[in-house]
Amino acid sequence: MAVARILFTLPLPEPFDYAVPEGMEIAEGSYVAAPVGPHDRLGIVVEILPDSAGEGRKLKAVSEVYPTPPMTRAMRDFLAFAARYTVSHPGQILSMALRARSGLLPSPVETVYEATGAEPPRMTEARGKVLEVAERSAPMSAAALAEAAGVSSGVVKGLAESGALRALEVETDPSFPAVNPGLKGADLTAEQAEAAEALRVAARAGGFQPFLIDGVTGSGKTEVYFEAIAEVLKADPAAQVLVLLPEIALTQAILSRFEARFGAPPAPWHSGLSDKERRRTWREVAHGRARIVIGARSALFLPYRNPKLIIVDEEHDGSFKQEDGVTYHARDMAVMRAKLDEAMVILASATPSLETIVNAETGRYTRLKLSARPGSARLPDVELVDLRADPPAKGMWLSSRLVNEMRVTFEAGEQSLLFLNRRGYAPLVICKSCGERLKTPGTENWLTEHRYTGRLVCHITGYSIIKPATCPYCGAKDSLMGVGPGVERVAEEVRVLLPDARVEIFSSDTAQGGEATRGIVDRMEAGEIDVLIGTQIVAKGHNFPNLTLVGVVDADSGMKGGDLRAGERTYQLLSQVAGRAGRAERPGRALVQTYAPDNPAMLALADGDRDGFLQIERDVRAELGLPPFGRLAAVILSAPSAELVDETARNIAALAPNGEGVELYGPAPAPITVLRGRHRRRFLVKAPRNVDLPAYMSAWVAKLKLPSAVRLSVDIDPYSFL
DNA sequence: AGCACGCCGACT
DNA sequence: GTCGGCGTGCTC
Repeated sequence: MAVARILFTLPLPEPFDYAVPEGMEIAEGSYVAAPVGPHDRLGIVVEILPDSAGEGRKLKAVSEVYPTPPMTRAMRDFLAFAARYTVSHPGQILSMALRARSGLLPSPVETVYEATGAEPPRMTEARGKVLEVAERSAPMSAAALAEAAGVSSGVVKGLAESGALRALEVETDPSFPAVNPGLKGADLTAEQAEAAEALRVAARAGGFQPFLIDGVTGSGKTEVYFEAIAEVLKADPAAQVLVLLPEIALTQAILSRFEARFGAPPAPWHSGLSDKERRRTWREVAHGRARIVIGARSALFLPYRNPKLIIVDEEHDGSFKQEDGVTYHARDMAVMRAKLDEAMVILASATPSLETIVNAETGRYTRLKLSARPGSARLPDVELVDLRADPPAKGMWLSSRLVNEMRVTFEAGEQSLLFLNRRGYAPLVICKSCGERLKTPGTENWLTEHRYTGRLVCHITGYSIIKPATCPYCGAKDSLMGVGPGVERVAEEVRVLLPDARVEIFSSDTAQGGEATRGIVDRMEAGEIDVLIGTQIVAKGHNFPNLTLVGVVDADSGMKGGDLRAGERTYQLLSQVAGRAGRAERPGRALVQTYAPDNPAMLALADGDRDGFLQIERDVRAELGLPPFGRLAAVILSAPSAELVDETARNIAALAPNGEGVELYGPAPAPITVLRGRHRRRFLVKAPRNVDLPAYMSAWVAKLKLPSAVRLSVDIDPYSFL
C-alpha cells in the first residue's frame, strides 16, 4: 500500500503519513480528509511515498479524497515559501488557502419547477395562480413558487404529479458566466496604446515578467491593463487572471467596468462575501473555471490552477499589508506567486511605493509610464499655505487664504472638498481644571470626542463612553474640553463661515456600509453638497466633476509618528486627494495648509515633482539602511501583565542569534502599548539586504520557550509600526 | 488546534 | 476526601 504524506490545516510539527487504501485515486496535491486523533481533518497530500515507506509501521488510512483537482505544484511551493517568509506555520498558511472548505464538494443541487404548458386534469383557483407565476418567471423551488402565488406548497406538489409542472435539478452555485476577451476595448491614446502593446507582447510570450504601470490619476491605467487581461485570456484558453485591489476599492463600479469590458462579471473575493458566494468562487477557482478573479489581498491565496497574470492595482496602498495573524504584504507575495507560476505580474499606481520605484529603476520591473490625462482634464495646481504666515484664528483651523478660495468656489456654483484625516470633533479631550488627558482605562490611548453622538471614543480599542459631566480624575464640573481638529469641528467652522453652503461630513462614522457611502457620493455628484469634509475615505476612487477646490486642512499630521514611510504615505495621500479636483473639464486647485512648507514632501507636492520627492526619500533610506536598501522585521510580545511581558522580553533578547550586520532594537513598548487587555513590547531587527531575515527570525523563535500566557508574533517587513 | 493526562487548591 | 484549575504532551 502506498503512503500519503499529508499537511493538515493544523499547527502540527510536520506532515503525517497515512496508508492509501486500495483503489483510492490520490495524487500529490490532492485535497483529503484523514484522522488526526479522534477526528477527520482536512489536509493536502504533499508527497506520495512508495509502499516500502509503510512497511513495519501501523499507519491510519486516508478517509476521503475530495473531488477537487489536486493543488498545483506551484501553489504548494508558494504556500511553503509564504510560511517560511512570514515565519509562520505551514498548516496556518494552508488554512488561508482552504478558507472556504465547503467549496471542496460539488455544488449543492435544489429542485425547481417550471411550467410544461400542459393543463392539469383538475383546475382550481390555487393551481391557476401557481401556473400563472410559473409561466412568467424563471424556474424556482416549490417553497418559493408557493410563496409567490400565495398558496401552500402542497399545490405545487400536486401540479408536479399531474404533469403541469416539471421538476428540474439545478446547482445552487453554478459556474460563472464565461468571460469574453474578444470584445472591443476603449479607444486608447497613443501613450496608452503603446503601453497596452508592450503588455500584449509580453502576454503572448508568457513567463514571469513584472511590470509597473506608473500613471498619474485619471491616466487610464485600468483600460491599459484590461488589454493585458484580454490578451492573456486569448493566448491560453485555460489561463486565469487575478486582479488585487484594496478592499475599499472593491465597489460595484469597478465590477461593472469589468463586466462591460469582458461581457460577464468577474468572480469576486473579499471579506464581505456570504458563505455561499465564498464557496462558489473558491470552487470555480480551484477547478480552473473562474477566469477573472477580482479580490482583496486574501484572494492571492486561492488555489488557481493556471494563473497567468496577476495585477496589483493601487500597489502602494497600505491595506495590502495584512497586519493580524499571518502578516504578509500581498504585493510582494503576488510577485513571488507570479514567479513560481511563471506568470506576468502588473503593479499599477499613480504614486508607486519606493520599493517598487527602486525595482523599476534597477530594471527588475519594466516601467510603463502614463503621463497625460485623456481629454481636457488636468492635474490640479497645488499651492502651499504657510500657516506660520497665515495662521487661522484661535480655535479655528482654516486659514484666510483657504476660506477665501472656498467662498469664491461656492459663489461660482462649484464644489469644495476639505480633507482632514481625523474622525470626530476633537482627537483629544483634556480637563481644564486638572489638565489630565482622558484615556482608555489601562492604556495610553487618547479618547476622541464625537459631538454628533455625544460620546468619547477610543479609535484603537473601540472603547467608548458617554461624555461625562464631571472630570473622572478631579471631579470638576463641565471642565472637559476637546483639543485639536476633527472633521466635525471643521464642519462647524465652515457652517459659520459659509452659512448658505450645504456642508456634509464623509467619514467612516457617517458612511457606514455601501448604501450610506453611495448616498453621499450621489448627493455630491448631483450637486446637492457644496462643501464635503472628509477623512481618507475621500481619497479613493470617487470622481466628482464639479469639484474644483481641494483643501488639505492639516498636511503635517501624517508626517508625525516616527514611521519610516510617513513622508511617503503623506505624499501619496495628498496627491490622491489633490487629484480629486478637476477630473472633468474644469480646472482644479488644491490648497495645502502646513506649518512646514520647507519639508521636501510638501515642496515636491507643490511642484508636482514626484520623482524629486522620491529621490530625497530614497537617499535617506539608503543612508540609514532601511527598506528597500535593508531589511526590517518586528517581534511583538504580548501578555496580560506588564511584569510578565517585560521579564519575557528581557529573556528572549538574550537569546537573539548573532548575525553579520544584524542590529536589534528593543524591547520597547509597542506603539499600541495595551491592546485588548494585553501589554505589548516590540523588538525591531534591522539587517543588510543580503541577510536571510526570515531564517534569522525563525532560528530565534525556535529557541524560545515562552510562558503560555505570552504570545509572540513576527512581522517581516513591518509597515505600520503599530 | 483539540484532547487527554496530571498535579495542586477550595468545597459538598 | 472530591471537582476542577490549566500546564504539558501527543496526534501518522
